[in-house]
Amino acid sequence: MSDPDLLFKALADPGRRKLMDRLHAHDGQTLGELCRHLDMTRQGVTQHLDVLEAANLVAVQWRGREKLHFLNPVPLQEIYDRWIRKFERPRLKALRDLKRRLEKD
Amino acid sequence: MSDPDLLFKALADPGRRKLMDRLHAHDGQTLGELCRHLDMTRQGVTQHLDVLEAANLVAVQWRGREKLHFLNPVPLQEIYDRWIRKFERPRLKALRDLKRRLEKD
DNA sequence: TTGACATGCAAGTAACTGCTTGCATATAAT
DNA sequence: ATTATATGCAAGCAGTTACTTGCATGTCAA
Repeated sequence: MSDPDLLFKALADPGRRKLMDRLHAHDGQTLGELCRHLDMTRQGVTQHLDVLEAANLVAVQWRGREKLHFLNPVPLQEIYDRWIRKFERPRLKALRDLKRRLEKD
Repeated sequence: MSDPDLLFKALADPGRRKLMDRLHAHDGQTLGELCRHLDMTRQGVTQHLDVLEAANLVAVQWRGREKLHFLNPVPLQEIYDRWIRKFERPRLKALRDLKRRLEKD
């Protein structure tokens, strides 16, 4: 199971989300390929990719001198299952709580 | 539509996520109630709640001198719909991409 | 009206983040 | 072998963040 803090932190940056979008559009790109389309230094991209990798959102595979990057969607699913979904259902309960609260007046 | 950056940034902090958990357990708590169970200064909690409110994850209602806090699960659903779900499906496509890439050798 | 209570506002600080620059290493191509 | 390419590593720096402390404001209750 991935560390939820690493995960949320990784998703918190728009540059990293864009990076994931580009990998989603075309998985398995090298660092250079990814840099070519982003308005950022290579080192900047590297650092973002490191964060994504630490969060287990991106997996890496070396081919010669090239580093291929692959998306791993599993942690996103985990976020949904363990975090987002539970905030979906209780709308009815929330309304009950609200009603109870307001009736205190 | 909520600003996705505010949203992800708001979720990036474990203290804020805990705060949302407590509101999920019991919606409509006052600032004081929330502070009582968190290991943080009142001002710290206030600032976190401000971030959550800016992200539209928490709504506020005043009752006299008390400030009631209510969870708004809608932005979470938006994150799922617009961001997480699209990374679910393409596992097959990702595998095809991977296969194609590796066959370059 | 006075005192207690719930919260707001503002400034200061330490840690973290994102980004850049410069140099180093390893693989491929000629 | 030499040169070009793909990437790594490390230090520095500005902006942001989370947190604290001190004081101010507004509401309720006796």
